[in-house]
Amino acid sequence: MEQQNAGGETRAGDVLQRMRQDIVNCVLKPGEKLRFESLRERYEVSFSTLREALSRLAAENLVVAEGQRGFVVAPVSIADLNDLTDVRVLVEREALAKAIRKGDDLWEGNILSAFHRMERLQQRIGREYYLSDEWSVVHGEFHYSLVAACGSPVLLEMRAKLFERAHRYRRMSSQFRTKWREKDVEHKMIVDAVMDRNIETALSLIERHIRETSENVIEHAGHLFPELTTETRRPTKKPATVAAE
Amino acid sequence: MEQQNAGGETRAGDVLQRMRQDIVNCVLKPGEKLRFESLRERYEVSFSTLREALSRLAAENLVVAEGQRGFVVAPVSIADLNDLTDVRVLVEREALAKAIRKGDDLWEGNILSAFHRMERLQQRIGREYYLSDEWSVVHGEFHYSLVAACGSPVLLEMRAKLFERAHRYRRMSSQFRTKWREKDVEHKMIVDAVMDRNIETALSLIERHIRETSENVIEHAGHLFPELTTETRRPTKKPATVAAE
DNA sequence: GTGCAACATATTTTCGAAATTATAGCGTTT
DNA sequence: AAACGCTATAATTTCGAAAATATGTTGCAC
Repeated sequence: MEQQNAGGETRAGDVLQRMRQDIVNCVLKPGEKLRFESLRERYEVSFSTLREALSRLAAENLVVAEGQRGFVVAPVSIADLNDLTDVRVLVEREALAKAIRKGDDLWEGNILSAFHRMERLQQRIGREYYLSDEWSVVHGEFHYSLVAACGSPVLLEMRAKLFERAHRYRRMSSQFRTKWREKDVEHKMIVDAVMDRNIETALSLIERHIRETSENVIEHAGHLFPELTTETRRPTKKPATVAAE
Repeated sequence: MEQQNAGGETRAGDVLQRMRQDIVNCVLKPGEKLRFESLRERYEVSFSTLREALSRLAAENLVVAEGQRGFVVAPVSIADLNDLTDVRVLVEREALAKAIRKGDDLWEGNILSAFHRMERLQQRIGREYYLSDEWSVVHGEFHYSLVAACGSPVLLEMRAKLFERAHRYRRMSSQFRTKWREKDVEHKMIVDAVMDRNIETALSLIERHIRETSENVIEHAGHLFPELTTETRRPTKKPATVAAE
């Protein structure tokens, strides 16, 4: 074999990451059928390796596995976004509260560092900074830095998965949105509240931040969602007589 | 191929389920190395299929994938159990509150049905009913029925995964425990509070139920946990100089 | 024309061999 | 002895062909 994976990662893990990026960035579009032949070409791996990556993505709810009929990029819907938003509020609030209680000096420093990098990036790229991949990274790191000290690995991991799923929605709307400066001042306010260790204020701010972002997505990209479209999926053999389980 | 999977499931999905059961029931013990050759023999599938199942279990935190050194059953620890318990309280409370607000008659009926089956099973098996596999199923269905009407698929799915992880701990201690009648009256009290739509009481009861179960696990099985044992894992090449990510 | 069976094609899923990587054993040197 | 390099062995990871399944098409009866 000529080229092998660079880091200590496994090849399937590599593909997993690349595919995750492609999904949350909507290169692979919601609802799109994922045919093995084209994926094999795109990522240059074999069937089994692809299958492994797809399985893990299915466990993360970024793709759905349909019986023996292959895989599909997880569809989007307003209902799903609203649900996701509510759960995210629950989890982020809890994580942030714990972090403020337990965070130390290093935690504070990392927040300021991430915030600084976020501001610098805006200045450097200007105007449409939020369309760049670099922005996604540094913005994600900022929000992570806020809750990093919460001391709960289980909570942090759930949060990370929810954040990724929500990022896909943000990305869908980013090309249509205009009023981004507001988000910037919100970020600043959150940092201030956190530094003051003002839990009540910080939680309210982060909740509003999440909910308003979600509302913005619906406002600007809601028209892309296949909400009321008549059932497009082929009916399954058995009419889904699933009991309460 | 002679025998194929029974239902509409895929073969890898089959193995996934069987393996999940074996892990939460501690047939595959915490920390145990999962060698492909023996697994292949046990589950009668090929390497790639196994790999797919293992990958999904890794995404569920029931096994951990170690670079290119294979898979290991996720280890247990008191810290992990406590963490898990806290997050479970957060999630179950939220789900139960929503269910009580939104639940309809069918939901109430399903709760009574599940509770009834749970009681009958005790009467039928008697004494050490809680050691049977059937108990695990009906007990799980009861707790699910309480929150089934919460209306949030995202929350329900998170809850399901946390429940499974916690079940592994319960199972570890079940052989040592004695005072089970207390749990039975707790279940009854929860049902009553839920039927009265008394949110405050129901949330307090479910929280206490979860926390006390967790404490019982630590009391009776804590001695099995490799908490203070000196690092048994072989040191990785790089001394893990991971930054804040 | 509609429904339906039988065949042909396309796609997914599984398998075990082959390549890659880690681990253990052994001799040599300091 | 401990540390290092080397080889041999054992394990995992990847691959693409082959089996199983789903999908599409044609022909025939009604």
